[in-house]
Amino acid sequence: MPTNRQTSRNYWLLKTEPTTFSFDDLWKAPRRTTSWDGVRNFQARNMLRDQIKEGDLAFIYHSSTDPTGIVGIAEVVRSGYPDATAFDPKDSHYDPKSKKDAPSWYMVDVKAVEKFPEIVTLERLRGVKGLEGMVLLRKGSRLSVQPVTASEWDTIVRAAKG
DNA sequence: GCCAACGTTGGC
DNA sequence: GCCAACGTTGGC
Repeated sequence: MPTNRQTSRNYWLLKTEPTTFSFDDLWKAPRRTTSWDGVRNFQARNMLRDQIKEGDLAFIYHSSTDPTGIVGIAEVVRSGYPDATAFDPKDSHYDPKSKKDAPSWYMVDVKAVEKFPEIVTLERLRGVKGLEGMVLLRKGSRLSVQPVTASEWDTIVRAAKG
């Protein structure tokens, strides 16, 4: 019997540059879990703060590497809360405008769930039927946090395993 | 509120 | 390293 959380589960795509933080880094982290911090884009912030919930699943996408693509799946294990790196003057993501009583930026916690047998490259995704409307594939798409539809999710998981 | 200038992202 | 596309900033 599905719980409410399962029936309302949403899907996302989280971008990262593997030279900064890779899926393998996440896999090796304590409890395979880390905070997904440092996002400094308002649209992405709104999703982290308001929409991404514990129990949701996310593709982890490697950008600025060769090849680029989706490398695995993570589960959201904590919904949005203030991004601590914004408060730390020594952090590269420090933002003096973000106050603890009125945070500008948010993060979630994610846990590695599954690494794909091989990367599902951007080039390959462009050729998969059913993904024509995917945010990632739109021209000029730069969002580091993106919604993924249930249909897109299933299609990509099938492609990854097929 | 417009929009030019600037900085960043990210595929290639 | 190039550069198109996009987001943000700030002068007016």
